[in-house]
Amino acid sequence: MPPEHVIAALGALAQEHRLAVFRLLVQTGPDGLAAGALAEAAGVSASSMSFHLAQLNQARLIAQRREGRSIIYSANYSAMTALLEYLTENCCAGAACSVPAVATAGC
Amino acid sequence: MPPEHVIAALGALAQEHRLAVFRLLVQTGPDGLAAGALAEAAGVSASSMSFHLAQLNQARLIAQRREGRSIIYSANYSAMTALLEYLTENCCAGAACSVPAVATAGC
DNA sequence: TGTTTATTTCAATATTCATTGAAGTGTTGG
DNA sequence: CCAACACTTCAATGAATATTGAAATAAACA
Repeated sequence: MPPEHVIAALGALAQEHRLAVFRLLVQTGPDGLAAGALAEAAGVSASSMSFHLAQLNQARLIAQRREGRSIIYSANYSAMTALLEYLTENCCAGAACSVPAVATAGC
Repeated sequence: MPPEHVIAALGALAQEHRLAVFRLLVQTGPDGLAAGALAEAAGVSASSMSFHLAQLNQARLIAQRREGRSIIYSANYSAMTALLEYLTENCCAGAACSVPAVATAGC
């Protein structure tokens, strides 16, 4: 994962509503949730949520698909895994952090 | 680690120069590096680096100490560990990610 | 076909972020 | 004490972010 992708992903997650939405999508699984449901869950307007989903999508942290008149968003697990790998390998080489155990665990 | 701390840490790392500086501090170890050395390494002005170091410091990702007329910055490994723990536990619960292995590894 | 529903896009606005250069705060050595 | 050195703080500026409400798309249903 090149640094500019890492920065985009970190920036996408560094916002209250986007972090909440991403967490929700991760625990929801591959089925995902519609934009409207996410807006309601986060307590923001549809328009505002659309902006945040576009940010997450641009960072490749989520995927979207149309289903009827809804647009369903789901977490991109491999992007998150790649992000965590980068952080453990490049930003966590200290004594307090056992990098190999994490790197080999696949996350 | 409460969500607002997570957001602060993610935001602090979501910038080219700050990510580079943090990586450098992590691989440098507890001895740390002076603000001037970091500014030169990143290729930014002292003033600009001071701003970025303040951001990282506010997010508790780095610590500072005065040594003579220099101010030495070093990585805060436990904060980074806590951040990675939060992300693996809350944002990486998918099939592609073996959370328990990571969580128990201490990172 | 026309209307409702779901969502995005757009324009305007306010806020936050990053950089620059100048001025200020400590610290050391002459 | 005073000059230099290492940094930070401040003010000004431009760029990126976030929110709002209105208008545009797109699909479904009567």
